[in-house]
Amino acid sequence: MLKHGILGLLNYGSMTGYDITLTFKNSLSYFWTAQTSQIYRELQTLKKNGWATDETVEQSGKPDKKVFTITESGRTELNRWLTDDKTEFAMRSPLLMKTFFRGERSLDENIEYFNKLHEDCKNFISVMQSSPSKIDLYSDVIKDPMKALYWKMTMEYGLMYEQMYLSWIEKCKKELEEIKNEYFTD
Amino acid sequence: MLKHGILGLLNYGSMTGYDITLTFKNSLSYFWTAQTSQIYRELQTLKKNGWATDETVEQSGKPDKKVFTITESGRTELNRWLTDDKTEFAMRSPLLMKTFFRGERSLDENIEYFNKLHEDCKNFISVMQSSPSKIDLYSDVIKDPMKALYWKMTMEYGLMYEQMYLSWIEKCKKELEEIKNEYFTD
DNA sequence: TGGGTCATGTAACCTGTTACATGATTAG
DNA sequence: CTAATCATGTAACAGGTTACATGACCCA
Repeated sequence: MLKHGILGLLNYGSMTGYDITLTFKNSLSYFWTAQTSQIYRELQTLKKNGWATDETVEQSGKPDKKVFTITESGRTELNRWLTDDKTEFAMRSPLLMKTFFRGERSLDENIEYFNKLHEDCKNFISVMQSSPSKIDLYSDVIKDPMKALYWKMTMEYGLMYEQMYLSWIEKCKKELEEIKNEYFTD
Repeated sequence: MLKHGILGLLNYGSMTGYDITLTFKNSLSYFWTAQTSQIYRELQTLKKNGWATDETVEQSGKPDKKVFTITESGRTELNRWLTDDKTEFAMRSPLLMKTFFRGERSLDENIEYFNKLHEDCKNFISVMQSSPSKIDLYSDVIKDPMKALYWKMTMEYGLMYEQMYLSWIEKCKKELEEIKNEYFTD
């Protein structure tokens, strides 16, 4: 999956591992994370598979850089992946896992738990929205407005997801608070 | 993470690897997946860490089974994990990754892509909702209504997530269809 | 007699995380 | 002079996926 993400970015233009790391943070990070170590490793795999080539470029006043370029075979692979129509809805949420087992802890502690989630979620949203149009930063990379459209769609997803998450947290919080009040008024 | 999920299930009562596999599918699968191979491997790790013990039980007409039981040290670990308050919102979505790069393909192909997603998503939802009260199946396992509450919360999350996903797909579909119509009426 | 359920895993591989390691330039 | 940015990675480990393997019972 990460392989294809990197391949997709290289398809917009040749990049170094460092460029990819930054671009990743500004675009794909809405729905995927990757450490630099992983990006450099995957770049080696792309090279080994013949999906990309690299070229060392000397720079004055900066360390040398290794620029990766997608090959024809890499483009073929990117399109093979895009048209392969298996739909994967499965997800993994560490937070939900914890919530599932919250019954082990006290009601008060769990109200506190959701309060903290609420705070953290609002922070997460404001960080995500702080740079309102990162797409514009890459307008030179993505010239085709039709390509930017799909980027915007994934950002839209991110927004909807965060809103949903926040209202779920609020709902849970309210539910626990009502239970607490019932105990006191009985 | 999976370790702690298994530990949480064992905390409801002693189980075999097979029991855990089934219970997993009926409960944690809303937000986590695991292969049997992984479950058996993690059980060995729990044992190695002293978080669970196992006992072989003979059965008539069925193969022997290995029943795992949580230890005191396992309960301590479960609670350590539950009260450890790092919040992890990061997610990974293979589907979003593909959507991001859809600009490579034609408009018509992408309308088809979202049509298929729409179908698949509706199917996924109906499968998820087909067994409306799996919790009842486990009422003997989870006697405490306060514990079932958190289970219900994660199910509620699943529902909200799926609804959100569906409306995102519909929104994207509509957007592409409008673009297509504009091209034809120009 | 053939498929489903019960019940256990191993081996190889791929992917992700954490920690470490280096070193130059530039802006405050 | 010190922190940030540019730029590259390696090593070890943890976690997840895929494929394979076995075997008995039960029901149609």
